[in-house]
Amino acid sequence: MATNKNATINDVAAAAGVSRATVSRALAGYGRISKQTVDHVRSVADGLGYRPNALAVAMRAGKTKTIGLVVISDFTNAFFDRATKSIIDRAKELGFRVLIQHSDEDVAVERVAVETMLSNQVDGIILVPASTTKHSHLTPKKLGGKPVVIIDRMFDIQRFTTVTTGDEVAAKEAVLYAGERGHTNLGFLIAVPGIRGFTSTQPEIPITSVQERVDGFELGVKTAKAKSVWVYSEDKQAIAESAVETLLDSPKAPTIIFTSNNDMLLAVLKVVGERGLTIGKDISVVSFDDSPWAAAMVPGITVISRPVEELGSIAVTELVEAIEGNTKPKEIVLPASLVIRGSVAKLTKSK
Amino acid sequence: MATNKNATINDVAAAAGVSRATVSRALAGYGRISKQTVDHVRSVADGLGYRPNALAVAMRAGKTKTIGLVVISDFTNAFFDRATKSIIDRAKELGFRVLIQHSDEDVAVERVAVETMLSNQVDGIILVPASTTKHSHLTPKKLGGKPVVIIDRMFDIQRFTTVTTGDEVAAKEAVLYAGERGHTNLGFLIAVPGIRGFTSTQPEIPITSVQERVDGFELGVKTAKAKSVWVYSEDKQAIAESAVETLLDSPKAPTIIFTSNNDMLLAVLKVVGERGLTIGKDISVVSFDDSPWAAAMVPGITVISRPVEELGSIAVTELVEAIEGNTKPKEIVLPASLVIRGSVAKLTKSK
DNA sequence: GAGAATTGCGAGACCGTTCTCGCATTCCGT
DNA sequence: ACGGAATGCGAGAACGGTCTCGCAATTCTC
Repeated sequence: MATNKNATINDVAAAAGVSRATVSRALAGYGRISKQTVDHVRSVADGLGYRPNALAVAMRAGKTKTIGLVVISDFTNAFFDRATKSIIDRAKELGFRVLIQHSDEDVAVERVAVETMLSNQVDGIILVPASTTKHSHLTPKKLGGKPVVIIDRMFDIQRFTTVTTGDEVAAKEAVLYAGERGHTNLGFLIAVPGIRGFTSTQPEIPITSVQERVDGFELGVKTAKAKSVWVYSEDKQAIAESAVETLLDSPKAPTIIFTSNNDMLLAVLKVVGERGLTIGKDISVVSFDDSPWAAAMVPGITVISRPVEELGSIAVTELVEAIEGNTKPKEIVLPASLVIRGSVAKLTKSK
Repeated sequence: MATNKNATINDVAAAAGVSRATVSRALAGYGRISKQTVDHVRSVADGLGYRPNALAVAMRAGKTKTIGLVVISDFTNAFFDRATKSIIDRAKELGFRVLIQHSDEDVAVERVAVETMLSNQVDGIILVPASTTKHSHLTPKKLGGKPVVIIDRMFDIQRFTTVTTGDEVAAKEAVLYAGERGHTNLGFLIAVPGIRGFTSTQPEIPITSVQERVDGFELGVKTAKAKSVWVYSEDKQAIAESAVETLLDSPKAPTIIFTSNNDMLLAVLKVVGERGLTIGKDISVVSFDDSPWAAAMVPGITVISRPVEELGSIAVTELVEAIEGNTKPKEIVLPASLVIRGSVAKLTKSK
């Protein structure tokens, strides 16, 4: 005749012959209470399999020990999977749970995701903004004073703590490295969300992190006094592949291709492979973001690696700090670094 | 002088000059209420940016519209990232939120994860069990009658609805395909959680899905009357690589290697590449689980692809059905299929 | 041994909703 | 014009906890 509902504090109180208040004291271990009562209540509670209702606790306490995470993309993206994992783990360490929603790069979806989180009374939010300029749903009033930490990208306002990586510096470094290896004709494949197809004239880039990469690449090109070809592509495998084709077929064909993310890298690998070219010999590649498969390939892909786990972990730490005390917004920039493997050929003067 | 807290129903009631009950009726649209009052309350509520407290609603209603997801692994695993994404998306469609916890293949962690979910009053749980035999934390009593759907693996009890893939059939099919292509010396690299290092004698396999794959492979070997070499490895890159070395160096060196998951495939790629062998020519490979990079490589890797998104989506659908009505446990098996690319060489008799 | 201090515990308010019940008021029919 | 039905709304309980307050019983102090 086991009941199908979990025991409540009232059940425990009744079974132990004490009041709710006493049960609460016994289990939470505060206030004035005798040791015997504590033991007694504990054993009764265990017997009933009592577990406090987190909802009721949260309501009373006015906080849920939950943080909301709004990411733009699915986990198939090599950045967000790692970030999500590290955020969940760090949150767990600090006694917080994580509620996840995807915005799919759409501000409207992001808006309702944020509202869902707020209505679920999250104590704070970690957000990868879908847009640099649209943030009317993130006014202090709408947020009810709940803190927000922005990761990966930035806003054009500085109301929130941001945690990003120094992509510009690293992008430049990568280009200079290619220069040292003798490359003077450089190709760039940049993924730009929101555009259709691909183009060689620079479109509006709605994401600061991508803009940073472009800036860094350009800086490198200028410093190295190299020639460059650029293609900006929609973030879709088939289209990116066509973009790579045009890059390879351009008059001043590049000896190396820099890609702004992993998906673009895959497009390069595909096309280059189909043409029978060998990476690190016939053609060179450098990509943003490391991944297990980029490391396992032979030759390994030289990548600009961002400290993703650290980024996620710091974001949580900062958010929890903001939840618990009052802190001012900070701008935290983590260094990205070039991981040299074998995908950049050393060119002799001959070519 | 904006308040820093979100407006409650009391604030709306006061501002609109009506009772809480009337606000609730107006906003939820039930009961007897005049149209004017509805409009009035609505506009007042909008003005205050009122959003119902989901916690309070859940407490009152006795359900949270939240499902718990306990997966064993991080998202870097090619299966779980896709499964998680599809689960979140399907849940959203059905009006549910998702709370995620990782068990890291550890039953003790799984136990507390489940308890956390229950204490957060999730309406149901989707679980990838860390063990086939340990489920004492999943008795109907402990679950408080909350439904559970098991995915990817199975238990040795049939109390829950399970959604898995037919790995045995697909594994056999893959081996037979290799046979058709002329392979008679087959190598197998199986990842077994819980063991240390690697071994060529079959250890205890605690996971039904892995066991199924092994069974399917064995069946194929028997049917094709082929020779086979087996290595069972800890799920760690470096160790898997050593395992591949021994596989390649074994007396009856295989012309093809079957791997039980993506991580093992990476180890094969690494070692094979370092030895200067070409996939699909000098050595062949078939792996479980498809991934973007397996498809983008040249040659593409022939894989046994599981309908992961469908699996996640069905799991949610079944769970929600169980939450809303009473349903009996089912066993749902989705077919896995061989995706033929270019990683299996066609062997002539000569070799 | 009497008053003060301490101890142990219960009563009840409160968090933000929903929903039942019942009370006015208006509407209708005859 | 009067009784009953319909309409619109408010009072208050309930969900499951926490926590303050106060009261009774015990212990301490001199």
